[in-house]
Amino acid sequence: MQKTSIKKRVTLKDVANAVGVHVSTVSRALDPRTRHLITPEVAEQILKASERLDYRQNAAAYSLKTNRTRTIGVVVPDITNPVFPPIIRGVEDALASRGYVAILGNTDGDMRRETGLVETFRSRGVDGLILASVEREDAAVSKLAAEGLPVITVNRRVDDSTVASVVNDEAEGIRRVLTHLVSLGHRRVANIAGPQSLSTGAARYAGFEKYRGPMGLVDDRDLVVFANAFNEAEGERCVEELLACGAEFTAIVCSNDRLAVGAIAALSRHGLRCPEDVSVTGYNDMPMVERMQPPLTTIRIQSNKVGFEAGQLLVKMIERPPGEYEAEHIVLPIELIVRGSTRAIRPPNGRGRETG
Amino acid sequence: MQKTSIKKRVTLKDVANAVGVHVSTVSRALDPRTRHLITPEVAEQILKASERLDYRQNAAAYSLKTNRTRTIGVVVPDITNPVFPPIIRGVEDALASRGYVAILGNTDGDMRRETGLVETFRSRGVDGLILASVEREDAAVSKLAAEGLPVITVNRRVDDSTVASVVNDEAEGIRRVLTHLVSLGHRRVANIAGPQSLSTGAARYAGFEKYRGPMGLVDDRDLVVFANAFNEAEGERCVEELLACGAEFTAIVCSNDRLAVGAIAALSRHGLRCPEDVSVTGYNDMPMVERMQPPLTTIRIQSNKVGFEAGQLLVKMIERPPGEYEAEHIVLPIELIVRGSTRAIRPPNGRGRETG
DNA sequence: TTGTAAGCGTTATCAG
DNA sequence: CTGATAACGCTTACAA
Repeated sequence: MQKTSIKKRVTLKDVANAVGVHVSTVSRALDPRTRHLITPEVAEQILKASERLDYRQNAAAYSLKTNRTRTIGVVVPDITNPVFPPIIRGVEDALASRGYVAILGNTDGDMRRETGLVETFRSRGVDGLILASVEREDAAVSKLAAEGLPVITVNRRVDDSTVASVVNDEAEGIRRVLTHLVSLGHRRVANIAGPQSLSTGAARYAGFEKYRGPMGLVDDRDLVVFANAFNEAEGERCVEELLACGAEFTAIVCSNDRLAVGAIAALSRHGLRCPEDVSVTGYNDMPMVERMQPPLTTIRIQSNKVGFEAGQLLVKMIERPPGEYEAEHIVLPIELIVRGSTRAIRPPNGRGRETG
Repeated sequence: MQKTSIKKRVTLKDVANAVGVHVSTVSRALDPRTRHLITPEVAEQILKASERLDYRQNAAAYSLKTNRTRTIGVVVPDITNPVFPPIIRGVEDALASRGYVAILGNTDGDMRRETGLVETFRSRGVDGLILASVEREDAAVSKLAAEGLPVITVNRRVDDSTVASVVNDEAEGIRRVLTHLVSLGHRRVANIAGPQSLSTGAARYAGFEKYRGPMGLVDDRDLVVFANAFNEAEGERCVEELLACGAEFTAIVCSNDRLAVGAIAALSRHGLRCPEDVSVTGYNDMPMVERMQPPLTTIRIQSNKVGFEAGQLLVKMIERPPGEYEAEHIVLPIELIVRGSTRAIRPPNGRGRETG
């Protein structure tokens, strides 16, 4: 004859009453770290009773008392951008096994919204923060870290190296792309660089500048153009700009896949086929780019792992005795994925090969 | 000379001391719903002080006292599946403006993990739940709803109509697809149906069965094959099966885009081109399918709106005085997007046109 | 080994 | 209109 309709939640007190001990005993028995303080048989009984009564700790009370929420805030520009879900998934997988959960927020690239979200999350007492939305200059974030709140940036980093990060090996990615293109005979390689306010855009562009000389690529100002955002529309615009300058190139290295998608579309509008007339490369290997026409040659990043490592590291930071530790910076290896959007340049039609 | 390093959080008491009133007065002044109880000037002072001291409510204390967390749990099969991010985004947009946040969990289609997540979320005292992971038979979910916890299923629904839902007009989607195909002259139309344990798979299949007769399509058993999951691999397997039976068809209606992607790949392996030899349609219009070769004809669902409506409705349910209300069921309209994967059947090579 | 009691920051009830 | 006070459920010295 028990009421099943409006069930009040079972508390420690209920369990204590059921067993005939004090709440504090129950509390100790239920926490693995303090269980040893209790007589094994009593502990056993308590465990059983709490199971039977379906006791679940009240997270609010726990938080109020301990000042810990086992919740972390995750801020991304836009969860709808295919780059982020795998990262978020990785974070959640790492957190779940440790009893943490993530609350999520989108900034749409607006730094004011980032600030607002961080506020909201702090008000909710998150134990730490994972930020995929940071720009290179981000005083607010440095301050958070300085205040002792565990913070990690993923995919991107801030210039200030006091805030921990998990990122991809951007320079190596660009080096691989260039090596590949060079091996196909390309010498006039253009670059659609990403926003320089983001570490990804800056690092990839830096890689391009660093390697193109040594690899024997033509070093022409006109071959580089900067996108204002990592999206298809900017990819298109940049190709227009490249073409408008009259720059000559046989390949375009794009700072990410979405720019590449836009670039290919724009080329095609101008009657330039990919890869017959110009090879194009992307970066990230986001879902579906292998099904595009042509399938995109790109750099595969370990998105899931980026998130997972960040989640793990963050928990480590949270549970480490407070105080001084060096901010860790994890750099994950990448992989070159060769597909149909790159191919050897057409057989030299008379001008012969380069010097040397 | 203020310490900026280890700042303790400012509480109601701090504000009260600063202004020289009691905490309860501050509490009242800060809550818009009770602000009218206190003298305007005092309220003014309190607002100012709380601003100046950067007071933020302690969410844990609020929750402990009120039994409300302003947090809702969102459960999806896999955030990495492109169908879900827009829905989640919609949910978050609806919640954010109302001061709620979402915590997220992935089940990978495993019902036991769904149960586990719901447990975790309840333990954290979520005010409500949005589930994108439900199967048609889901006793656990019905029970939640019966216990009075606000629950909404999105994209899918459970058979038990006591749990609220926001879904797409599946039958209409299939009807549009079939109308389109018929207008192109197709009569032998196959169907790769989705899992029948999911409302989406079942409703789309039901639509196919309902309309194919009236529309004059050939009504052949062999033209229907069931996928065990909504993914590319199953799409491929189903085409193999279709081909193995020797079924003849000029078009395939797939229960979602991923099945269609797999189907096109498998057809191509058998030397059948899409759309020249067989037209293929998808469902969902997920990102990038317009860039595929061929671009996919599909049904566009209002993913973002599905999430937004669900978020809104859930908050309404949460804030409604507890008790009896009918579970709402919202059905959103869809849109047919015609692209390159469908075309008119080849000019009749002798057999002439159908009767009539 | 277990019980006692204080207190985390709020809101709500009840006086004044 | 405002203040005092209790209570939400839990953890943790401290006492026994």
